[in-house]
Amino acid sequence: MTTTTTPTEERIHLAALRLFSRKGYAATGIRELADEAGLSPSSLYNHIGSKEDLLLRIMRDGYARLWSTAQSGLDGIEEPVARLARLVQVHVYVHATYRQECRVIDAEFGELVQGAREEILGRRDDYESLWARALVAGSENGSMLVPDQRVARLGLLTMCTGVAHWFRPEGPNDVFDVSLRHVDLVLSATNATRGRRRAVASGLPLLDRSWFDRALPDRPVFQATA
Amino acid sequence: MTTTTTPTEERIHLAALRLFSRKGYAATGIRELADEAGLSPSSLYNHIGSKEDLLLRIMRDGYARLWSTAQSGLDGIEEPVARLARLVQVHVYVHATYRQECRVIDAEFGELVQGAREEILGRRDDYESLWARALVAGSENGSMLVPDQRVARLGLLTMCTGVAHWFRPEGPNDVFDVSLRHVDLVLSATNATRGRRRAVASGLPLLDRSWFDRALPDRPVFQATA
DNA sequence: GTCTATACTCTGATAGAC
DNA sequence: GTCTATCAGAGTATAGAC
Repeated sequence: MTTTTTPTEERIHLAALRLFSRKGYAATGIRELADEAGLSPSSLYNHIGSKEDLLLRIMRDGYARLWSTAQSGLDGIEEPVARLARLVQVHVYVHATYRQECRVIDAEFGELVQGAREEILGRRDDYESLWARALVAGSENGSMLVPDQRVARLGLLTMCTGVAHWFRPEGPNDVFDVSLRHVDLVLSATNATRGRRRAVASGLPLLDRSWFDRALPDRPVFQATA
Repeated sequence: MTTTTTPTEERIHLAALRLFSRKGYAATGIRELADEAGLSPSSLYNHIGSKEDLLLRIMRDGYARLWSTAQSGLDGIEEPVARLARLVQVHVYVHATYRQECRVIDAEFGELVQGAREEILGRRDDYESLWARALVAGSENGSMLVPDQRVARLGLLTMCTGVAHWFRPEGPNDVFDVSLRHVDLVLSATNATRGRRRAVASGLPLLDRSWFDRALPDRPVFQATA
């Protein structure tokens, strides 16, 4: 997802992901970060502009991944219920797989400086409007029943984002499984129907396991325990 | 909720709530906190043991409020669907009303030191088991259809907790309204039924506006803009 | 209780040799 | 690219006068 990076840049990026997600951006020192990446504090600055830049990079990468995965996942699908279901799949799958990155994005938005905040806010709004459009289209053609679009969108997005906080790969559910469970939760919550029946995950044209293996080949191997 | 506090303690507490929720615990300095509370840094230490203590206090108060409000809100209600609905009402109402406090609890758990973490974790588990029991009871008597208890509980709790992050009193929905919307989202998501019909908020024995006015009289007046 | 002054450590970032 | 040495300021917390 990141545009060509050197091994050292990659190491720094991964170290930042570990520390920022575990201790928080503000609580992570430059010396600590350098140590985790196996460099001296000053060498760090040959690869990053500043701590702030590093955070912005992480957030940019995260939203780029989410955006491009969602776009290709929706490709060729017109039916609002199916589009919403695939958005949920992608969102949950990405949040469970890139937990550290997604938690940093979620928690440290407030640490961004002026210009950076606007940029990331724009990316977030672009992404969330995919959800908004699916909900509007589903309500308009009668395949969903959503009394309050705004509350539903915010609530359901939050639910799916939360996966990054509680999911553990060593837990009882695997990533794909959890994404399907969330599809069903969202379809029920929006009272989604297909034909005359209530829509369920098993009857929809969803993305399968191999699709995710192809779309997200560079999955992180390890993750923080905290 | 807090046990008898002096005006100065109260001012420090409120200043901490504002700053911790806006900038994060780690990013908030003692000098800044003292300034916001209208004291010198050293005077601060006549009222608090340390910055860590202050955080623990905030978390303790928050869970105590959530716990006691939920307990009295459930009083006399046996039906699992109604209990779940009331838990949602209380959770959302409290998270929308005491936004700063709830955001600090949510975001800064990792900043707690050893002993404190265990204490707060215990309080959280106690509280969440109220939700777990309602879901189990509803599934067992057939009034809810929840394929995966654990995922549903975590997902729905996260959705309701998220209200503290996006809710604004000046927005289109008022607090009570948002809580009812969430009751409907949760009832739909759990496929809750009453008799032969799907359960909806309007048909259940819920808590009304005046109940919340009585149960939570000491509402905070102002809230952070960030 | 309030304050000024300060201790000591750690912060992000840079200079300059190699 | 790597490093050691260092800067100026901010971190939490305390001493001690009032």
